[in-house]
Amino acid sequence: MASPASAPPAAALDPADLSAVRAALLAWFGRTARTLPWRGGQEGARDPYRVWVAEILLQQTQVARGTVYYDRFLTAFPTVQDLAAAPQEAVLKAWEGCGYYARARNLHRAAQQVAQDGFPHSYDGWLALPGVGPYTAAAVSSLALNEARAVNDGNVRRVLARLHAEPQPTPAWVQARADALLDSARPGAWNEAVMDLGATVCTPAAPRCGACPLQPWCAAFASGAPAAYPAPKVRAAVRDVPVVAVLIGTPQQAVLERRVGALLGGLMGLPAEPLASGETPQAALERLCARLPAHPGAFLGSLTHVMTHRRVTLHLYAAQADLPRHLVAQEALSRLDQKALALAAQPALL
DNA sequence: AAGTCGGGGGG
DNA sequence: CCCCCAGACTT
Repeated sequence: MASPASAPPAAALDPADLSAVRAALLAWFGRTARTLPWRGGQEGARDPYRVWVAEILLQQTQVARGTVYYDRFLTAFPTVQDLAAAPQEAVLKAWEGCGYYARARNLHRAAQQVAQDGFPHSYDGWLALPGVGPYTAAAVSSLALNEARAVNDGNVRRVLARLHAEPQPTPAWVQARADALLDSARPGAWNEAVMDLGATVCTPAAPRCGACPLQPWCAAFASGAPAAYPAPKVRAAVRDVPVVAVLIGTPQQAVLERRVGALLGGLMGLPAEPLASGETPQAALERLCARLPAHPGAFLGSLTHVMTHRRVTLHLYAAQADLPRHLVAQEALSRLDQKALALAAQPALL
């Protein structure tokens, strides 16, 4: 007798399985594909600018949040020429609040390159642009150029780790499996299908295996504990970082400094200094005011802000100085500085 | 290979 | 509280 309807899943995917998996996932995608603002145009021939901006914006950013910033960014810069011609402050203002601001700085630089030389016409050409890595180059070249490149992102990693019940999928392992499974006739649709599956069905916690088109081939489902794959990553501990900052002026019109370096680089913010080891906030305030220079004033309040790898405790003071003020609403600020300004704007209860 | 870089969603 | 998210770059 042939295998029963509830046939046990194969331990590994043979060529026949690969073909069946492709057909099952693409059929599912044909029924359930999400409607997203960068998914206009013909399959495999999408607008490269719109796809590119979306892929940068969606790096380490969930789609539901990314769409908000996407609409704002595309309204500000409808074409790559508009983006290339803009000053960096305008680009960061359009990116304000979205995080990982190096993405915006690199996208801006790359746009100036593309405005000169035209859009790349291959995976390798895209990969050469600042801010474009293997994932983004594969996504844009498959979606806009119909090039057979398999994306490797968090969704793909999780879907493939479960399909093969691999608890420790290395990047190379994931890429090899993704390359083997890619439907090279429809690379754009295939890549979007895997990512849609990972985002809506094969979710990190509580996957909806009952709705999954790949369930018959999924070794993690067969194991009875699909959410155990892949094993959680070890993460760096969160450090506590105490900081003092000063408000000179008003929350609407204040002295601001441009941040330099990797952390919030290019954004504006209240003048601030980290506390040295064992230093009191008052001592750090004196150092900060000596640097500006300014006269220290009253304590306004404290707040905390978490940034993945650090937990910032900011102590805010008033200060007085004859220094140029900025219209705060016109500048690009981090969430941390927005919180500090909101604290200063509150009446002095609490 | 390991660190660093924001901010928010969802269990 | 925890983990994760349409990753890329630096060291």
